[in-house]
Amino acid sequence: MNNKQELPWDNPRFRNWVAVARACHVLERTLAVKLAPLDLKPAQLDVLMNLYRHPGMSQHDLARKLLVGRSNITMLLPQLETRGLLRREGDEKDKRVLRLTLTEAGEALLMQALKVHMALIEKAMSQSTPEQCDMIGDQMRKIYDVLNEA
Amino acid sequence: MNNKQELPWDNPRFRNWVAVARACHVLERTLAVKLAPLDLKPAQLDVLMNLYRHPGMSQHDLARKLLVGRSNITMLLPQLETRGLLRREGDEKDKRVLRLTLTEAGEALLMQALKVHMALIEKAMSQSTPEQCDMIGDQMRKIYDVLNEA
DNA sequence: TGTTTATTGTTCATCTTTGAACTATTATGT
DNA sequence: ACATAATAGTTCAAAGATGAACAATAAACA
Repeated sequence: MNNKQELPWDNPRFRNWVAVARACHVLERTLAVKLAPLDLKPAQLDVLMNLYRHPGMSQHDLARKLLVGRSNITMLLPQLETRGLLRREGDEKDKRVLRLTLTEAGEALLMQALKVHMALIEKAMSQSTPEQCDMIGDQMRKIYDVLNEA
Repeated sequence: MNNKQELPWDNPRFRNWVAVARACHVLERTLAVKLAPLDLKPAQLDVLMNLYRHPGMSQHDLARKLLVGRSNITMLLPQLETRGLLRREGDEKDKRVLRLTLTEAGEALLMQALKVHMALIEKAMSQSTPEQCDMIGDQMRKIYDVLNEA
């Protein structure tokens, strides 16, 4: 009388989402290995990527983009700043915020890392047709939106 | 002359995979919040789920299933064992391995947690048609296989 | 059999991540 | 203007994850 509820594993949505999570996990781990020669970790690559696309963003905005706490950013940035990969400059109008930008070296390392990342993703997604690939992206963006507003 | 390489963000595969990773991340974070009332974390839920489906599995096998190191399992299990959610019993034939099984309490808590997990996944995947959902699952399983053998 | 190699699980040091408390600065409301 | 709220970033302690080194046991093979 207890678990005559439908077991999740019989539910396609459940089984398929588990597959998504597992694929994500293994790709992340693989990326970490492939980035090791550049002395870069996935989390650090995420920082560089976001700063490249949004130069001058604040630490707060970066934390939101990366879905992590602000303190995480505080702990993460000094490593990269010391290596000369990015700059932190105080905003003039609002003395609380620090504006982040990549240096030349930061961009250069990012480009190298992106080759690695790109190659890995190509390998992973090469089995999907462009239509399938786009559909997956669309669904995932919907999921992100649904979970973020609620 | 430097980054006239195609930028990853122009590549559909890259953009779409980023969406997958973000969706995974936000769902994991949301799950953590929703599981908090049960005093359970996603990693612990993963353990319970695997033991339910594969009773008597070893720590080594569990680690492989979860894509983590063996030491991680060693650190994870005592919390659950102390709470009476699972049992660790030495294998008779091979004195190295410990066989893991859920207790009644473990199964009961798992069922509660699965309701939470299931509801979250339903919410996330409800925007996909069954065909889309299955296609996503198929592609993700392929990705897992490709990355795990290479 | 006896020796070498593999495997299971643990320990430990290290690194990451997290959230709460704190400081400094800006916004809001009266 | 002034008191109160909110916000950006930091600090710190606690929890989690990781990999290398280790002990006990089993397998392989000479």
